[in-house]
Amino acid sequence: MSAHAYLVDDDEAIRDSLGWLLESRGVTCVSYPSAEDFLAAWSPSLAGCVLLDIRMDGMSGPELFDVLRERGSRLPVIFLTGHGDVPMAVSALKKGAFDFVEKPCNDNELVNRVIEALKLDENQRAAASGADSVNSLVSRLTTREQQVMDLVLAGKLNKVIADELQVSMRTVEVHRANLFEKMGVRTAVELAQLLAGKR
Amino acid sequence: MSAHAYLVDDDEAIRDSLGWLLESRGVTCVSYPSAEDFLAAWSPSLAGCVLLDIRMDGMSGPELFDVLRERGSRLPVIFLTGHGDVPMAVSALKKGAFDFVEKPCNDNELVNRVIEALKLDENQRAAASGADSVNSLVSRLTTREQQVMDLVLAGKLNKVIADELQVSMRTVEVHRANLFEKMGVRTAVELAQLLAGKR
DNA sequence: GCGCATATTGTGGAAATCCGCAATGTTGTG
DNA sequence: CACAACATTGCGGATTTCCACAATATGCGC
Repeated sequence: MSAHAYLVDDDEAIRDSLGWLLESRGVTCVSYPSAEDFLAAWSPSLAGCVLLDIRMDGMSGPELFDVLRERGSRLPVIFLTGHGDVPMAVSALKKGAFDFVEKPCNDNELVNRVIEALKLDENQRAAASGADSVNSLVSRLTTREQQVMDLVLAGKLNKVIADELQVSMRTVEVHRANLFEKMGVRTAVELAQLLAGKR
Repeated sequence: MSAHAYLVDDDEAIRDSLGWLLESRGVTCVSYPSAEDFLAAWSPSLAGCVLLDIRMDGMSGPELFDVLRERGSRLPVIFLTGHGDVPMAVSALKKGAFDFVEKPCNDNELVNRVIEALKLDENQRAAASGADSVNSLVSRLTTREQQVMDLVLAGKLNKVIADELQVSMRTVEVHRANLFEKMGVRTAVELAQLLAGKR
């Protein structure tokens, strides 16, 4: 399951030439003749980047892009167009497209963009896996443990937490110890560091 | 020192009409006939956003934009152009321009963009001032206190910190209490929260 | 030298946390 | 119903933190 460049274009000649270009530079490619075909093959775990033609039969490039974003994909998308107009480029980039290039374009430039996009995706996935692992840890906590954790993270003493939750201090201590164990930390500070930014 | 929209365009007619449009919607404006004039008036504390013409005598819009970014400004910039081309728009947006619109354009749209840009700038400044205030707090700590703080944030016990710094536990306790005082927190967790993200 | 900030250490007690051992009640599933 | 998971509480002791009171030493500016 390595990263590939996904070519989505209804023009077979372009798919072939772009595919050959990228492959020759060491970028593995998978081609799709339509947005629908790519969408059918897509899954959240697909890694890499997308080279997406603007105008296609059926679903257009921008439409596919919107669908991918709606489905939570952060796959870098490079739009390709032979008849670009400024508002479309602006719209695409403001929505988070990685790049927007006009055909024909400089081969070297394009390959460089693709490589940058692949690198971005890799970094994003690394960051996301960090957040995910934290979330999965948190999700393994019981309701009570999460409540206690929130109060611990608010810097409150066990005594105060016990009072707010209307339980004994001992109970809080137990939950606290259990959640520390589950979160794999030894102190409240480590917990705060672990959750810094996420959640 | 409130936020304004700064109009930079060498066409007086456009400065006037845009200025009137924005003022009529409650956005105060200041106009400059050239990039050089704006740059002369610019300071890091200037708040608001910039409406910047692409093609001007002397320094061009993109050139001014680059200079501002080099000087550390994060002022949102909306590019205005009567003869836009796609690569220029792509380049501007990828460099961090807020928007790129072609003249003539829909008045409502433009005003909305300006208002969004002003809001973005305000948010950015609020976030930055937060980071600054934290940094200024940290800078008031003595060397030793910062060392202790680092180790505290690493979740280490006073005993361990004392060992690593080759001093007595009591000394660590003193530094710890002093730095908590200076940072305005009561617990290590609050300290971690305060510094989450920054530094 | 004097004053001030900083760094250092000690004593001792109050407060809080950490933890093993033990037990009870509730809830949901097979 | 038996079993497992969760929530709850108490006891007692070890460890740690918090803090007031007190003292010594170093370096820097006036």
